[in-house]
Amino acid sequence: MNTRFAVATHIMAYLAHSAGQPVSSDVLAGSAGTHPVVVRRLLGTLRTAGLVRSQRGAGGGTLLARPPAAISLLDVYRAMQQAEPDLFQVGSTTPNHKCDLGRVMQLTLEGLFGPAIEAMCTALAAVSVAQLQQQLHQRLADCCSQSSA
Amino acid sequence: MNTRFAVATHIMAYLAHSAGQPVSSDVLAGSAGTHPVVVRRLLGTLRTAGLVRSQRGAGGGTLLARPPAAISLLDVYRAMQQAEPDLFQVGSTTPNHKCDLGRVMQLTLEGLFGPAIEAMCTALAAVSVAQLQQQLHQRLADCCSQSSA
DNA sequence: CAGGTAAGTAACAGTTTCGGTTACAAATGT
DNA sequence: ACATTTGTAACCGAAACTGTTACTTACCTG
Repeated sequence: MNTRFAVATHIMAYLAHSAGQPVSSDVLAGSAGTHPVVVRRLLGTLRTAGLVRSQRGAGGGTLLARPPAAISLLDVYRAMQQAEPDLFQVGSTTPNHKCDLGRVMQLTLEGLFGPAIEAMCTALAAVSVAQLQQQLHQRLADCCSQSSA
Repeated sequence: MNTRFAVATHIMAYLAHSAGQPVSSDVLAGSAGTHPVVVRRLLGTLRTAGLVRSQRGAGGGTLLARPPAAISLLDVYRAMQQAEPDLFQVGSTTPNHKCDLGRVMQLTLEGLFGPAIEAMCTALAAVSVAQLQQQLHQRLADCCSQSSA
């Protein structure tokens, strides 16, 4: 879940920016600095999650399936996760004891991380794609004056 | 940071359990279900962080450098991290634009994750190795009656 | 002093994961 | 038809991690 979430968020912000206009994977890849196929892979995941819609053929591309204010970063995060259920694996140690430390360790650590993960999810749920796009726009205006995206 | 933190925590709990008695890497590896050298690697990291002390030679082994109540899981977590500063990398996208979305995206995402990460650290800091060991002991008693560790 | 024990560490193999790339089929507008 | 763009499979190379072997160093004991 390292770069995928970042790139997916990048894509979502871009789609929110060009509201209604379908964007090609080439353009998105150019903006995110990766390969179009990688973008299409991520778009496939986002599409499965119901966050975007795509149109094939000439003049096609991808656009948001819902208004950006109705999509939270948690939605994006979850979409990226469900493709590969890493969430926040504490790590399986596979200890060989029948009932020794190891078996219980897993449960205990999960119990420990649970609240922390929930806090993170809450923070992500509080931000919509629209808000993110607005934040980015504002930061862009701050940092340099000639903006293009 | 997948299995290392789990195994390191396992080790710390074991060391807390056998208070004062040095434990060999063979025993620790047997309990954690891994190879002694792996354990020694982790112990090296923990030792660098000042959490454990080791004694070479016959009758040697490793023991906690501080009372288990004075070691938090955050200490362990940090020790494992500093060996490889992953903490919670949001992912570097390396977008090729001079001042486009990408540059600002990094900062914005970090700003978003910051509070969530802090919440996680707070949760980890609130639990000491002594508490963990006690929790494990209790769970062991619950789950099965014949305990050995 | 000799020998055994155990840590410290380097080096290497096997696996897995991930990102990038190529290639090709399917769909869609002009 | 034809160009464009998605959808998807397949493969490569790099990176990371775990496990393992091997060897050196240190320390205790008889």
